[in-house]
Amino acid sequence: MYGPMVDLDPDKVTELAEMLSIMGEPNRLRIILACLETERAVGALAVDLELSPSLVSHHLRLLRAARILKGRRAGKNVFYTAADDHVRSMVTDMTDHVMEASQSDHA
Amino acid sequence: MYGPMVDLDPDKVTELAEMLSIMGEPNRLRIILACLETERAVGALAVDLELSPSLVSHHLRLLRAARILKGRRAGKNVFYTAADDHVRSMVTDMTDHVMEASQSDHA
DNA sequence: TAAATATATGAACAATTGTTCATATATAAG
DNA sequence: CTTATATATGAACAATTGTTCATATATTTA
Repeated sequence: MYGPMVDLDPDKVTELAEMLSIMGEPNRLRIILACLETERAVGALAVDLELSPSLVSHHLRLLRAARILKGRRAGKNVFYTAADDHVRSMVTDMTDHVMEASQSDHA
Repeated sequence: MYGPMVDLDPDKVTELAEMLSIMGEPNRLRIILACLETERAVGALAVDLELSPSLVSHHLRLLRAARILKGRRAGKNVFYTAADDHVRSMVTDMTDHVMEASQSDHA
């Protein structure tokens, strides 16, 4: 048995939905995972994920706005990483869950 | 410091992205939360969430396909709830995170 | 200052997706 | 068997969203 009931206030539901839908886009999720534990420059992300720098930048703008990632400029580069440890642990929890799920996959 | 690196295999990334984008639609998230801990019939969900039964049913089909919710027919009704405890704990973790986030909101 | 590199932005386009409406199926009751 | 209620489904439409391309801004180096 888990908690007695899930009664999250409407604003929080909206907030969570926004965060999930932003994280739910495959390229964005790959960007998040790529710079979750280490800082990554825009260009490096583009090369590694085989996406155009423009597309990466557009996605990064959303991720920044949602306070999922943060950017730090160093010369001509801007390095991105998780906005805070809270985001890091939330994403880590999710990846843990998908890995667990595949273990006990009785399908 | 969290884990040393996030290197989730591509299939798992796709799987996680799908799950997140399905959960990220506001009405679907409300449906999930409404029947996470307790079974709810389609009609009851429609009334409570102020959505048409048809729309609820369409969303439920996706949630079923993604193995997030499962349905059980009892007479004319079909009762939905979380597909398993794994889903329940994953969603609970997420709601916990948004609640924590608002506490330490230094914005 | 001019050229080169890295990133960001806006508009246009393409693709996906949420919603509605009409209709179909399932179960129960008259 | 017919009617009523609950849920599901398919097609059409509307809205949102991901991507591309051209261009702008920022920073460094010649």
